[in-house]
Amino acid sequence: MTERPPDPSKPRREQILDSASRLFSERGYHATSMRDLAGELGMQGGSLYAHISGKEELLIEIVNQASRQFDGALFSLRDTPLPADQKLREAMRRHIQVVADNMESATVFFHEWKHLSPGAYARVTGWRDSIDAFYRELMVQGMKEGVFRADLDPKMSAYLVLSAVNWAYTWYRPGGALSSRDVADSFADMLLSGLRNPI
Amino acid sequence: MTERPPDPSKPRREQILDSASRLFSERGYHATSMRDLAGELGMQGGSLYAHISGKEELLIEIVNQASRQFDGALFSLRDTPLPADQKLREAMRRHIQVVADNMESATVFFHEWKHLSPGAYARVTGWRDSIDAFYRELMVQGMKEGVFRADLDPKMSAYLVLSAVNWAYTWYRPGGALSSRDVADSFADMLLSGLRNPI
DNA sequence: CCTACCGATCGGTAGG
DNA sequence: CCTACCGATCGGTAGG
Repeated sequence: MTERPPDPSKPRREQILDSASRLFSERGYHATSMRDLAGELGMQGGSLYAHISGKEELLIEIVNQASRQFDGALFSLRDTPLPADQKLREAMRRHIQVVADNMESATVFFHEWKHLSPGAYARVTGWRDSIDAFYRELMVQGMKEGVFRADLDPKMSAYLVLSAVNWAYTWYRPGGALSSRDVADSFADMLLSGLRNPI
Repeated sequence: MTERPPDPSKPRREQILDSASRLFSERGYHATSMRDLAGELGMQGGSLYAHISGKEELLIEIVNQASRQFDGALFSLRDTPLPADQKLREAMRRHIQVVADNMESATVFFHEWKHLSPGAYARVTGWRDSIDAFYRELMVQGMKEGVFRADLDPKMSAYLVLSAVNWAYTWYRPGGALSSRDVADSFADMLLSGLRNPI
């Protein structure tokens, strides 16, 4: 699809990971051959193995990088003394920013993690659970504070928020009219206040 | 993952499509070999080609079936004389029901449509645009009626609704405690009224 | 629907 | 980082 030469200021290994993110996100992990990847970098297929141990290492690295980005963005918020509605807005801003700034690895993360071998697979499901837990606890906090409706189901409201922030990887276009913050604030406004006219 | 023998009451071709939906959704299109698929049906790899013309035909068929299900569920609502909030709730019920009743083909639809060849690819993007348009028009209708807030952005509110109903393919478990209608009503309640405590 | 096979391509390695 | 190669597997076909 998009031509994009490797960034010459980066170490070879990072160039490989960048190209792999792009190809895996566009074509999928299994539909990308090591020769395709090498071709992007002006190498022969076998030469890649001077820098990496194998194809799956690339997938693991991309998925782990994405996980760490989400972790880093969200978990520092856990103990921040903000009212739950403001904390939710801030979490959504950060979450969508990670997606928007890493569209390719986010796409790989959401689509290809099932192809990981058992160890890496288990780490991803554990990570997913911890993100779920973060949003559920946030909902519970808000209900206790009286900021959120008392009749909410924390599980369902967390799913709703996660749907909004995660699904962005399918439609958001970096460099377009909307910044990731615009998107997050728009979604947060609608989620907090509702679509229905209160009048 | 899950063992599941073919349904002997169905024609062979439908058995093949059922097994393909399951394997493509679990392992991905490119990671599923025709021999894997044949093995599920107790056949040899080459025998599949007595029933189908090729691997891509299976993907096209699965994706088209999913598209038709969404179309059939939603477009009859277009000219139904319901207030926009009720229409939105009903659209979400139907949309999530299609996802819930077709988890496997919905997963294939969302993950593998990029691997279609140009003709089928273009049909899918066209279909996606028409679903987007459906929800945007619904939002505009509701704003005109005064049922929805006047300051909404139809595009963003349509994305928010689509996020909720589509993302369900990643977490919903048919046969669990929640029916697809429970999910849709819970999401519709939260989206219409908001998470924030109005008191 | 099976057997036997086709050319192409896969991920990865040896040796330089 | 290249050349040359490995065994394995791919989607698909011919002939029965």
